[in-house]
Amino acid sequence: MVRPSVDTSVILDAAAQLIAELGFGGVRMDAIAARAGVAKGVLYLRFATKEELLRAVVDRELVLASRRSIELVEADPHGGSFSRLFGHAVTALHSRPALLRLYQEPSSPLRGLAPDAERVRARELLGTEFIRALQREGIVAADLDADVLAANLTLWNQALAAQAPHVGIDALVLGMGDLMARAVDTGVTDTSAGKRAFVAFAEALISERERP
Amino acid sequence: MVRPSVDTSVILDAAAQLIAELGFGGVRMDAIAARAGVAKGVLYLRFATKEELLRAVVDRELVLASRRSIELVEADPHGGSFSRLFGHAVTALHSRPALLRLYQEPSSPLRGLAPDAERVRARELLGTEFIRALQREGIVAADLDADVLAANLTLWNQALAAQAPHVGIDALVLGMGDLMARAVDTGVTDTSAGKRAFVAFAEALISERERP
DNA sequence: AAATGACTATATTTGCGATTCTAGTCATAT
DNA sequence: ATATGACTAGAATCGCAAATATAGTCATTT
Repeated sequence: MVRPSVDTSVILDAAAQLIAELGFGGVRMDAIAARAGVAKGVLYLRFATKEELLRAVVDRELVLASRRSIELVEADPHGGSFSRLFGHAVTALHSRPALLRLYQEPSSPLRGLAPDAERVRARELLGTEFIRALQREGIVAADLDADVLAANLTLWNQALAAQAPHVGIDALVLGMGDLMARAVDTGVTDTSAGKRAFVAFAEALISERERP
Repeated sequence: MVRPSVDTSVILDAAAQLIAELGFGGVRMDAIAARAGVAKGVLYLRFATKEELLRAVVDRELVLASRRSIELVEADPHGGSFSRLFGHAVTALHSRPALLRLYQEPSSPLRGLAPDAERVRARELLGTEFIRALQREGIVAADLDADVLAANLTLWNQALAAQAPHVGIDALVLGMGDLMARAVDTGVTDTSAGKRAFVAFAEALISERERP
């Protein structure tokens, strides 16, 4: 038996690059193979279909973004406040350009991958639950409606991811974080509970998406 | 000389209805005439082209929305605070369904009407100026970056107008208004300066768009 | 003068065969 | 056992002519 010499991650790297450049609708299997420096046949030794490959890319990008968000939160002394958690999560998402493409395509042939209304709604419900948890910890102002806050932030996040605004994305994220700091953060000094809740949340997402 | 018996506003009403129902791309001159209960020829006695007619509709809808926003602000005892001004302006915009279509169409044949990047940017600059004015009046927290705040609110507003979210629009507007109340409003009790500034702003827009 | 609606010229859509592209295969090579 | 890349089948796109839809006109009517 000969050990496989082509690492799967080389393929996923190449695919993620091309998705970032061309969008999900524009990636070709030939191009992925060429970018990865392997023959097209290898792709089909690792993945049954194109869709499966792209799904693996999305999963891995989500994992990488989640890991990044954990890093950012852990490194920030006030990382457990809602405004910081929010800002770090958005920043982490934007650190993976391939993921942004999910928001930017008008619902291409690759239907299964784009976040349809249902998935967006599901994610929003997660957001609502997370906000409620932070309210129980005293991290988020208790008198805010978690549903509405989650829906509004989802709306804003989608709009941000979908376009390239003239004002820098970083400035927009910082500005929104500032609003959250004023409107949502409670005054509590110890936000370690928020950090813990967030890390647990992100790790759950990671283990759910990670390949076995 | 016979006085014209067909009032132009009947035509504009019919057109606005149809735009709300079908979008700008879906309106036909025949349909407008039928809905207005007049012959198609009348449309061309009042407007040189279809585009001119649609432009007149947009102008009038903007005027009506502006008038409505003034009403809402005037009727509200705290109407001069930023959070209320913001909420009332958004509510007034959403009271004219034809206007929302401007945000919902993927840039149809009627190019001239859709708010292209340039117009959106121009409107945003107006927003920035208005926020700065409110800051000078002590109505808006002075340490907020007006540029970034305006850009973020424009982003949110576009996203809200572009889709029909499952959470009621009213709830989203109220929720965002609440965030603004916490994050942007200063504590000042007398917000009449804000009211005045807003009304002047809206009236300028009205006289700019109103037919002579 | 004002309004009508049948009419026309033009733009848009449709149908469809020819052409091009690309996901997926597999005989061959390492 | 892995990897290769020429090859194929089917999908997507293109070109274009026929069919349809619609903005705008104008002779006629009120």
